[in-house]
Amino acid sequence: MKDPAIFAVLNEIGIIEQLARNRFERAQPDGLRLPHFTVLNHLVRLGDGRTPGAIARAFQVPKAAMTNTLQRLEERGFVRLEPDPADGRAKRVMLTEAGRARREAAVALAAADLAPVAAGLGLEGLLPGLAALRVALDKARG
Amino acid sequence: MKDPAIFAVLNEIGIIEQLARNRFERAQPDGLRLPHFTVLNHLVRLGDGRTPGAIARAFQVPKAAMTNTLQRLEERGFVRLEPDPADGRAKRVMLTEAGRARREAAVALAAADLAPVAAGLGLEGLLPGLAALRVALDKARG
DNA sequence: ACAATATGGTTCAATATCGAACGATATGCA
DNA sequence: TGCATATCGTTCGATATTGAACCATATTGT
Repeated sequence: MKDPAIFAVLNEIGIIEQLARNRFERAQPDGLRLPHFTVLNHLVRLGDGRTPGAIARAFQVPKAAMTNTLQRLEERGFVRLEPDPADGRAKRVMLTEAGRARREAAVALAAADLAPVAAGLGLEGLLPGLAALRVALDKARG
Repeated sequence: MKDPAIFAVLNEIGIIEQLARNRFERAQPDGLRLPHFTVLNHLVRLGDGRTPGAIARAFQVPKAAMTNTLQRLEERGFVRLEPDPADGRAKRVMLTEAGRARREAAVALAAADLAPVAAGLGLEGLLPGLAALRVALDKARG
């Protein structure tokens, strides 16, 4: 009685995510956590000025968790929270120069740590399939 | 300035893991969490009678977290913790029939939920590459 | 205009997770 | 044997994460 392919794939992905998260966090000198980095990364890649709620939805994470993460990022000076001029309820998350620099540093540290491990595995070949799965899962959440 | 391939791959994997975890946990009727399931799955696939520490190391998770997870599984009657006859410090984690049944049910529920999403994506093709990455990461942890 | 409802973000209590310290038992070595 | 050290699992305090309740502001419908 064999489990379906999706199961085997997600099992591997779960293990890889766990190992990669540990490796990433250990590679950071100042206790920067993966959630913090992912938010910085998101802002760098897709642009800042987004609302906390929009970021929370993008990562499928509760609003309360994003409130916490953004407070930590603000304490560290990596983002600023400004009031939304158009909507009195909302805020806008602005990336600071320090935040952008910290994201680049994190990428460099993680890449230096992971590059030897990933060398010669032909990972580019995985990207289309992974992207297709990600899109399918993303589309399926109602 | 492009990030290396390993980065893009791990980014996709992180998103997929997040979406899949949410989907998995929402599909379970009794609040069974992914950590609980992964332990049950581990015991079913590799055999029970292991020590808590060995399981914690296998998942690269602190011992304290495993203590908690195993206590929850024991409360639910899915595992039993027996003293190790050969080592007075150690315990052995035994899978109960209810635990084995719950694992099968979880697989069935998750598969039913995920199969439509994953249909026609050719996921089998991803398995060798993912396994290679998992092995490389696993080997690289000191 | 105004009441009903929806939305954005925070606060709150409960639970999970983490690293460190701890008591108990094993092992290594003089 | 006896003492130092290592290992096993738990407990502890600090932090993260969650869903629910909450306040403030927007939007909708009449």
